Amino acid sequence: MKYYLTVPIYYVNAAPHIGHFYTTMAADVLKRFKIMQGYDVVLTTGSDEHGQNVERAARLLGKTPEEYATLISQEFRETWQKTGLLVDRFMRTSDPQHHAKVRWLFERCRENGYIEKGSYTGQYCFNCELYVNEAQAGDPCPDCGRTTETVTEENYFFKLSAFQDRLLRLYEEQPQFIQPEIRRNEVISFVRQGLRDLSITRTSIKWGIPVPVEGHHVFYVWFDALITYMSAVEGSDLWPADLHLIGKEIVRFHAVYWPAFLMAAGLPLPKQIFAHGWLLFDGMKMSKTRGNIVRATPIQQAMGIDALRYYLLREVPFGADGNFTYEALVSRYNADLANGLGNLVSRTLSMIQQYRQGIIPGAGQEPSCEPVAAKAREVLASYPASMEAFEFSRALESVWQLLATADKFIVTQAPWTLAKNPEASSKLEATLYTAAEVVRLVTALLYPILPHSAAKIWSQLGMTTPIDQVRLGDLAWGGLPPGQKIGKPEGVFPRLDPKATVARLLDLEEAERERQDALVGKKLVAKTPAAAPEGGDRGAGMREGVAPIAPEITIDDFAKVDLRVARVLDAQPVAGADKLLQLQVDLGEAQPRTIVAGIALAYKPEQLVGRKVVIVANLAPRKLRGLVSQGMIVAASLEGGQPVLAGFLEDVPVGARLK
RNA sequence: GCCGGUGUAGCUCAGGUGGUUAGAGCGGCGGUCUCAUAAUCCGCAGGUCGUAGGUUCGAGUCCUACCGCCGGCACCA
Repeated sequence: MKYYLTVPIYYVNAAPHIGHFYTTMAADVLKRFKIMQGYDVVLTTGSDEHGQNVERAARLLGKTPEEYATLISQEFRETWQKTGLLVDRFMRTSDPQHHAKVRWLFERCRENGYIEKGSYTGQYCFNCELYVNEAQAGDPCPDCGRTTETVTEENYFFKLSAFQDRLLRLYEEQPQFIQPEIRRNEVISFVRQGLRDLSITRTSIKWGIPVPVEGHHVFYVWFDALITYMSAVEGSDLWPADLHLIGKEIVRFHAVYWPAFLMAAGLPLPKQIFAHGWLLFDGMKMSKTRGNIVRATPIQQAMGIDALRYYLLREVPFGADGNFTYEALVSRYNADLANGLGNLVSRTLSMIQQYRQGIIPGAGQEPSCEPVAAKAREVLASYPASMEAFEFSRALESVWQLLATADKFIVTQAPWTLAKNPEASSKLEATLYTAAEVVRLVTALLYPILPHSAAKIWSQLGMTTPIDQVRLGDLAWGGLPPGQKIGKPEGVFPRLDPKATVARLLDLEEAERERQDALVGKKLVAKTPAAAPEGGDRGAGMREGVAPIAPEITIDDFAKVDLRVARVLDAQPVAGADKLLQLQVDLGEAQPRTIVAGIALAYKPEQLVGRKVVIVANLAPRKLRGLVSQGMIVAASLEGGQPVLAGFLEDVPVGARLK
């Protein structure tokens, strides 16, 4: 039976980091688990290479988009290989086979009447390659906060609006289609609010897949990217996918757009979409500008990749956001892997070596061993159920309960005492067998999560069948063959010094970051700044994370803007809006003005009263939440759109004009 | 503002359909064995289960309101 699962294709705008690893590793775990259940599993990923950001990043490096994309794409592929993830197919969006598939799907949707040509005039964010329907001229992009540009384009539109009912029915009839539940609820409420048709082509971009017949149109990144899930397995009967494993930030594309595209083309839908949460670093979102991104490979160097796999799946309930810290990583490693699993293996094998010359004894009939067997049977049943439900954390917990049971058992039996008494020989043997059998079962169960360490333990136990050929259905208590000679015991998880290891991890991370920076050119590690629409390469001169300078204007243009010093007389929250404050400001006019500003998240009303601010005094009035705003307050816009009000170091009179 | 989620020991979290003294792991403290990776094992930690009401013989466990945090939507410089 086939099982086809995917992780996203990753955008070549950034080098691989732990976030990419998290998703892909989880898929690798599921793959190995499904294989143990007897499925023929295929796992795909790839690289998302099109779009203006890539075009620009390449130009800055003096490379063609193809060359640049190849470089990063290669980096991803090498990362998966280095970290031992079993990716079967890696599809690049620049692959001709993929191009053909995208055009084919487009044509099918069009033949079925779900695509038509239309024109759009409105705001466009060049950075996100996104149309912002509600925005007005000069408004910022809702995603990145950068200023949108007014554009007019003739584009192809996908009739997403036609699929509202069908999508809702899908979510209704197949509750498992989007998981976890919280994401499902979000998607449903989003679709219930009504769907707008979706522009799926762009004329402002060259680096993309050309639309059939139309030389100057290319496909919108998401129409392009999602289809890799099909093109990656072209020529096989793997479609539809059994699972798309994704991060929660791209739920909408997968749970709304993608099924709609497929419905339009009359194709089968994926069986399930599972969105996991984010990895935070010390409670903060990882971001390139903060410089707090963590990579997987340095951790692999310091403590082995299995340690990271274990930590991520044990510490963070899959689906929820979780926190990553180096301290917790090392602490988990020592407590669970070294003291727990590693030590049980070590003491068990060592006793078999000392007391029975490395030969696994017979199980015998010993009532005191029965509770251990019972616990093992229990875990044998609960573990797969947890894995099926994406509850990795719970699955691991149950295995560790069995480990604890075994440790307790050994102490109770005290084999070292039994060994001194020849009459206790059969009890000793039963004890050793029971311990070894726990090790065997635990190792097999843990193989999907700790593949490399499990393989080592497996061979130390003297098992002859390769561990990747073990099937869950064959696992049962008592399956360890007596008489088997164990291999050489070697520490699988040597204990680590917490402080020294964290320091080492930080050093290795630093080195890896430098290597990646060198690879792509330092400036490009940051999300590439938005381009000025006509002003050429103004983005090129900006430092990391800094938006590019807008197109040139004349002094006359500037003179049109009347900036004034004003004093805030009063500030009130606006009912029904999180971000708005209603301000009364004195510009030196006869009457105070009302200004509605979206700064409520950054400033409390009482912080503002009495403060001098800068106002755009001649901006056309605009209605916001029913209130007329007579002007705009000037603020620096930080990452995430957070505003910081402009002010003066010296005292300035109200009404003064800024020139 | 609407919708969803969440708030339980220092930390990470369990606690279907309400019922004896609220649990686990980690960390911390004390003790123990010696097969083992200064590991294991045993004991201890006395937490108003966010707050305030309510339903009930009885509520982390159901209801209402409020507060905090997270997310989606609306909205936005």
